[in-house]
Amino acid sequence: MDLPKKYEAHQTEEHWLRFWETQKTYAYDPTRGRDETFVVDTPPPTVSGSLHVGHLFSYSHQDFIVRFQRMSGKNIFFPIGWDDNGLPTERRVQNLYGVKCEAHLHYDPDFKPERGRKGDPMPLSRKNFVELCDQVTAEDEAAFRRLWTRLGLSYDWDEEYATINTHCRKLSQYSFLDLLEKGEIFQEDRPVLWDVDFQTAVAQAELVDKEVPGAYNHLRFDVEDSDESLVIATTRPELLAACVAVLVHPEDERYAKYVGKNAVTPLFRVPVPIMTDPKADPTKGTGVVMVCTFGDQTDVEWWRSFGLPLRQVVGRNGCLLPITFGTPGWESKDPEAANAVYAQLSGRYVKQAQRLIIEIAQNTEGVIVRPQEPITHPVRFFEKGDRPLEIIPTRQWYTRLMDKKGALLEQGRKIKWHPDYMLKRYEHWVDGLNQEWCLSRQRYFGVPIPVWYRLDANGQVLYDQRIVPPLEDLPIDPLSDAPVGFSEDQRDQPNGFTGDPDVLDTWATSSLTPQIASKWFTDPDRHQRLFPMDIRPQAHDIIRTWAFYTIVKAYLHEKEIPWKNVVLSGWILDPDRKKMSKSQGNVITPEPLVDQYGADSVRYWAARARLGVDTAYDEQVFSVGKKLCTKLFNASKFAIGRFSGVDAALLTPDKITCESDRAVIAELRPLVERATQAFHDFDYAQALSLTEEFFWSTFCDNYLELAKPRTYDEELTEGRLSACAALRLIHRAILRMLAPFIPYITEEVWHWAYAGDADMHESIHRSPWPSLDELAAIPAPKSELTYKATVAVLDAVRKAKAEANASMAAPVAHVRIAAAPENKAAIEATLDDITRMLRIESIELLEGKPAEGLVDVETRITA
RNA sequence: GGGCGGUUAGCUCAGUUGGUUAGAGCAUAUGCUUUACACGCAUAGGGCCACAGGUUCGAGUCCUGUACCGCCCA
Repeated sequence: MDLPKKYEAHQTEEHWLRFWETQKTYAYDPTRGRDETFVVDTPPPTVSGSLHVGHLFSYSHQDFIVRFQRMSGKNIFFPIGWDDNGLPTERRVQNLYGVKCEAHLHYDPDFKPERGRKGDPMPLSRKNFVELCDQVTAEDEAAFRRLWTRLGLSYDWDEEYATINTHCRKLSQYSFLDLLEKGEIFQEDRPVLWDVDFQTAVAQAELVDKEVPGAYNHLRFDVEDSDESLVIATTRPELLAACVAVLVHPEDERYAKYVGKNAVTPLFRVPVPIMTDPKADPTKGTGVVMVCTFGDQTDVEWWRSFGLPLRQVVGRNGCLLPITFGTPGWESKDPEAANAVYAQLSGRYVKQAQRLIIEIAQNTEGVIVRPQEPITHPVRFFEKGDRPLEIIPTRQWYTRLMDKKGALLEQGRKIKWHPDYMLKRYEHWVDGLNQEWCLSRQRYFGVPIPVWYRLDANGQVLYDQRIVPPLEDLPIDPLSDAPVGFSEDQRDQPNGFTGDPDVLDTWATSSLTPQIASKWFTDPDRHQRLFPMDIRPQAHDIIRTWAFYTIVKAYLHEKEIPWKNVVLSGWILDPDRKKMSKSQGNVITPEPLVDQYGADSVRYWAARARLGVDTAYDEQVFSVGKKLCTKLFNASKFAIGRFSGVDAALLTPDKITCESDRAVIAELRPLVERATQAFHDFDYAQALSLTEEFFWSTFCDNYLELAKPRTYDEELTEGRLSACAALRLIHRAILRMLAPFIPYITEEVWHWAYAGDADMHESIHRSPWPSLDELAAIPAPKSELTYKATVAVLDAVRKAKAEANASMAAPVAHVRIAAAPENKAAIEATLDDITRMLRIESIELLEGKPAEGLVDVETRITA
């Protein structure tokens, strides 16, 4: 056999990658039953997000599990998608081309995008913008596909999808209409968390609290019709014009006498009621709090429970709205003065307005009571936003969640979480839910909300008269399609219709990946066969988003769990144990690593991490992976070379007659059992570690050396035949056990010797996982201790050689072994192999009582 | 403030239901060109298992508390 001199990862990888593609090695077989099918719900990566080694890491983990299941005989359903719609893509497109979407503009068919365009963002129609998004995501998806393929992830590419494609839009809209019909979705005009830069509503799952510097400003509020006053400490003085009430704690004696009277806001001179509420914290600031519409979530609660008026001063773009004091709703005791102050704030950004109003207050007698008190406090941000969220009343769509906490907790407990403590994170999140799921986003690149509304005779929108499309028309775009019974020229006309301008939250679609892959209502039979799915592999940071929303949808639609198991990967942290993020500049890009070390080595690195555990990035591990590949290459070349001269038909289990051969196979049995069990527990790291240890230490360092001399027998002796048969059997098993981790080199080696075996498949990746049955025909060694006792002798003699600075090939004049009777018998049976391997010229085996360990060994190197 | 996880060799990590003298890889040192592999082989040094109590014949492992790190939530 003519084998390559050195392992060339890249050539090998390209070759097998094409082989798997043309052979359809990873294709799902829809004709096989559910019980023999293993179904995986992969969270599609966000293609516009920054790609770093953490992605390679967690997506590799899925593949280890899947490859094991495939070799265990399962029909694998392993689809992959791309999550392309949503803000990250919009933002990427805006930055890449220097554009911004303005919905009122008309489509320009001649628009030519220009990458890296400088200057002010160029306004673009919605359609042009979405086209650009489609184009960019198509490019990004191609890059991801290439990387995922190179990594050897064994997806069935025929099942590929993108969350903005027709199929996904159809399903996402169907989901919306189904829940609308079930009464789980409603529309309401109410205060909502709002990002002023992206100008869209956001949901609870998208919030992050950031500690930011701020300051208490102590403002004097007069008490109406008295000489007295109250002092209020506020971090948001720019909302003073939005003040609608003043609250104190009911048991706060300091302020009891004012309750029921009015306070008068400084500068704007607006009378507001002084009331009590237990939520007013007497220890915070001065114990008097001003209620504004709206400073925070508590303001919303107070506003609602006290039926306070709405005084909205912050606009959707984060600038202060124009307001005239002295008009209804904006009564003031001194409208002229109020308007003079407000004129300076109107149209300013919140932050600017804050600085200005403090300045004005400082220059106005009797407003500021004492100097600013700087503090650090948590402020809510949109996770992708740069400015604090505001609360702004707008009309939005919601999914009802608050009445389902109990049911959602129960669903979570029906799923097995790996590691199991991750369930706590889910439960904690569900416990802490405090808002309904805001579904609508005032954005462009997303799945349109499939609803139109009638207009009245004045062209006003009749929100209670909505029109929904028939299911067979999905997907629709209400901004370009007309509802049944209307024609396009009735759009936005009196007595006509208008389309809902919003798109769905990306999670509304991403939460349907099981249903998207199973083709839910478009192919109910297939859905039945695939849903619920077996596993959902994902990283632990998206438990509260992705896992959560997916569980919500499966419950709302079918009262089901989406998957039986959730398998959580940890994170890759930078070497200082900090989270990798683009803004911190500590992100490591994956492609160069695959170039440098090869896909197998990168996968090896990923496979070393335990489930759910965060790991510091350590590039040395790639080299270790590469060394394993090289070692496997060399050992395989050698082992196969030793037995390939003998007709494979002769190398049957019954030929394995030598004690050393049987002893090593006895070691292989527990390895197979333990590695198999580990894989069933999704503990791929353990499976790898056991297999690697067996391969390197037991197989290469000890067994191969021990059996080697017999393979050089010139005649086809019983010993040589036994060694060859055992080598083939053991090597063929180990190779398969390493295949899930390092699929390229194992496939390469497989084709040197085993691809044609009748009991195997042409591809190692569809060949059966090793089992004890495979080893059943080989009798046990005479003693359970044979292997250990033999190695104890090897170690002792090697140590003696090392201490004598002698080569391992150096002959040994004399070895005298003393061992207890059972060990003596065991060693007796392998003594010939020991003698030949270590080049011992004379050897003595006695019965004795070793001082420690299994044997006493005296070694004399020279005569 | 609450919840979850972590703290084991210089570094990155294993450590099964409590059970001999706590392991691996990398790094370090010494030696070895051995009819697969120097990306190798052999040998060696290196640990108060964060800290303090407790349970037990026996604790890295179980319990309580403390400190520090990380994540999530308020």
